[in-house]
Amino acid sequence: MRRYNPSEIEPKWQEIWAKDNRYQASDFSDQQKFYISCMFPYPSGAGMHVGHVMEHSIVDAVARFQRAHGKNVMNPMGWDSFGLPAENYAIKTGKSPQETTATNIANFTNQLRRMGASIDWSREVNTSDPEYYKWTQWIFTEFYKRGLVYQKESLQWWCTIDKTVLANEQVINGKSWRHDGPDDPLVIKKPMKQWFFKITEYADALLEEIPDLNWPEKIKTAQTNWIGRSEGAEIQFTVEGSDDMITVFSTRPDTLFGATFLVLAPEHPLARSLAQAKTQVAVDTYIDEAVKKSEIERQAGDKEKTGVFTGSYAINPVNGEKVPIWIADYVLGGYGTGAIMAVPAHDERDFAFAEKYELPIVRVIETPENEAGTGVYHGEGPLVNSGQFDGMASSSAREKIVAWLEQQGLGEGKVTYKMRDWLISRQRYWGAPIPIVHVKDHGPVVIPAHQLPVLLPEVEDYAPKGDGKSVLGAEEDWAHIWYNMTTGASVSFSAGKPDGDDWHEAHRETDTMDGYACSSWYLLRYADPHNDQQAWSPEKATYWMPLDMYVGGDHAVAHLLYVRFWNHVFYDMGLVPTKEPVGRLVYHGLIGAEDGRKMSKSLGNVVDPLEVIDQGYGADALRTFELFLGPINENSNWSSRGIAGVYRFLNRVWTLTQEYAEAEKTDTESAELRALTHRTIKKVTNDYRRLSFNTAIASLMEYVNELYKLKVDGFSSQWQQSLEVLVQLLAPIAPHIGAELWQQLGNDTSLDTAAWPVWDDALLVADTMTIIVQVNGKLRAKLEVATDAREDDIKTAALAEGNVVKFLENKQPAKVIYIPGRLVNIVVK
RNA sequence: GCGCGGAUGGUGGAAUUGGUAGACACGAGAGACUUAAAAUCUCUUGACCAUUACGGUCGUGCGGGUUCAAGUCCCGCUCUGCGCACCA
Repeated sequence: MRRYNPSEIEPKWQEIWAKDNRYQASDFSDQQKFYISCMFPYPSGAGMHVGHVMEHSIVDAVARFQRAHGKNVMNPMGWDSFGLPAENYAIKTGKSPQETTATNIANFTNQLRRMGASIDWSREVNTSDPEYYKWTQWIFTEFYKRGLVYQKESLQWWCTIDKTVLANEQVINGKSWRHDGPDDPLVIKKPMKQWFFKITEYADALLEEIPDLNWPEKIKTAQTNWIGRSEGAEIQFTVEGSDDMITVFSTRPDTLFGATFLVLAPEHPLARSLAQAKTQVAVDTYIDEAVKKSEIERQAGDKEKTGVFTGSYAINPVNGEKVPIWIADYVLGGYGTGAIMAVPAHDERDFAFAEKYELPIVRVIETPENEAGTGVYHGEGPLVNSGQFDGMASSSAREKIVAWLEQQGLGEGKVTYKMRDWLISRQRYWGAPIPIVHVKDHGPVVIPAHQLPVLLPEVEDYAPKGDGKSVLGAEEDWAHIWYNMTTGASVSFSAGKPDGDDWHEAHRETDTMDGYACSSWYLLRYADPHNDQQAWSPEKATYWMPLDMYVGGDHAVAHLLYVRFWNHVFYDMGLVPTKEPVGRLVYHGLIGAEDGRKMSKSLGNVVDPLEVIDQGYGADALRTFELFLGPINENSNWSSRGIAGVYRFLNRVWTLTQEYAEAEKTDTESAELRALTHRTIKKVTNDYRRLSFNTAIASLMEYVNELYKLKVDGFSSQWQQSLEVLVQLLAPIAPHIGAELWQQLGNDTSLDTAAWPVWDDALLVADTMTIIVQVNGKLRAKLEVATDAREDDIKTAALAEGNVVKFLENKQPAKVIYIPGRLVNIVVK
């Protein structure tokens, strides 16, 4: 008898699958399409650990399950390869990101192949490949033409030692990641010109589609909160003794009479100029300090509010009251108008501020008795101290006061969003260059499509030069050019001005695009990965999109909002069939290390999947184990012991099949085995459908345990089908042993083309059924009755059971409840 | 603080619509095979009381409730994971 040896059969089948390009999806096939993808990985130097394997196990199980149902399955793979780690590694070692990325991709590819993943490798995409980022740049130019890209001054983290811009993730506790010692200075905010995508223009459109998405509620709520739509009003306050106006945003214009002071964010344009001679120094100091502080510092800690009085006053438009204007960093510069009217009686934050600085508090909404004494009431109620609006319910006063303001030209109804526009400029080398040239005397010009890609030049030194630009700024030959305004052509400045009037001196944009830009459209590129005329053909996108299943465990908001945003724009451009790119989103939990902590290189608790495979367990056991750990949407921990259990199970499957092959078969029928087989098909198929892999595996284990018991009766003619079913049901999770045993059972054609087994409900019904007998809801006996037994007979039998009689204690049952096929409950009082 | 989950044996977990709580597995214990070990196979394994039983009592984070029947539904808590976090 051959022994189960994964290290022999797994490479064999992996080679067969690779050789005949078995898992290539065909465009426009008549079969129903099924497009599934994981969130493509960043190919890090560390490779995949066993935590990542779960995601691919899910995707592959679903892909194989759908293929067995006759679907035209596309299961592609790609690399989100632009990013900071490769660049940091280059700064440290001098090895080019191009080189390390290629090495890492080769490593990931090998890991996936050795897992037996049924990937269509012909569709592989790589965001740092010019053939790919050419189209990322093209999309930028299209967005630019549609007015969805703009440039604005924005504050950036700036390291005063290295004289360079820092990304958010490089700022640690307010200091540069390279200078975070106790004596090192804090990073500062420096205003720089940055490029933005106008995602706020799609805020409502994105919000509108959320309820209809077949996504986890958790993610839907997170996105809704992130977009953070709030309805309110902008209200104008005149500054006393000046022409300046301060516009505030409030969701509670009904509390306008209670606005006893104004607060401006330190970043507000009028903040400094409102200071009077006496307050100028204090105001300037406060603003300087506030701007210097990191967001973390401003938000963390005890949240003790600080602020400074400007010395100026504004006029409350509704009652003409003079209210002081303050500056405080609890008001955010980037939200609303960067200024608020403070209503301390009805807002906790304003209340805390008013208490600290002894500012007046005026109650304008009647507080219900049960809320009295708590200080701040932010609920609804009738208005008081509000002139002509007294007595009116706050909700209707809201509309009335806005109408009055609009009539007076002092304000208007307004919707605001928490979501800001998407800042995409990165002062980094390893990203897609922004396809813009800054032409002398003309300003920024977008490069025409036929001149793309703007190639990322190879450089010698990856360390930033301290000019606030990426290292591309130092590439004089690349950045400083003569640019032809008609054709979009360019030549290096040092080559001298070409003939003709259209040539202008220009500098290339040296910032690169946020990596999230590159990952916002790769799902479309999979549909048409080798197109050199278009980013993708709309026909192919129409066939494949939307994605049927998107599997990931990260990026609740950022990436998942950006793909939606881009796809909405593509829809408006007529390039995709639906507004939403992702039909069903499957969000899985993460696998931690055996010690319960996060698996990470620095903690030294990373488990390499190849190591597990090479220990002799094989890829099938690894995959099976990870799916057996628990429900996929919950977190779990790796267990080096647990894998032995599923290996034992696969071994039992193998051994059983070998024994069958070598044994004498009998001609007898076996209704019992047939019923068991059909029950298992139904259970496992339904479990696959609801992605309940752990219970599917448990059912298969149960099935095998039963088969072991039944084999002592010899191998009847039913066994061939029962074993084929076992192999087929197991194959999506453990494809190598599946393919091997399928062949050994005498099948000449591939398991990949075999139809999924179908159960027959008529064969599920056994001759007898077990009826639970309860007395007052407690289990007292079990009855084995014929399936077609009559209700009355079952009740009579139940009442006659010895144990039941004992518990009835000679009393008459008040009620006998029968739940068909399940139980009898006898109620006694 | 707000939002969304979760809490079931020594452990991971099962119970899909309110209907046998603990499937399946890990670990542990016992036995078979073996010179021995590993591997494999078989049995036991929620706690407690009994062992005369296909026996009883308790038991799904805590306190109440609805129901013939609650892990599941309702009300009020505790703990915990995650996301957002001064968004006016």
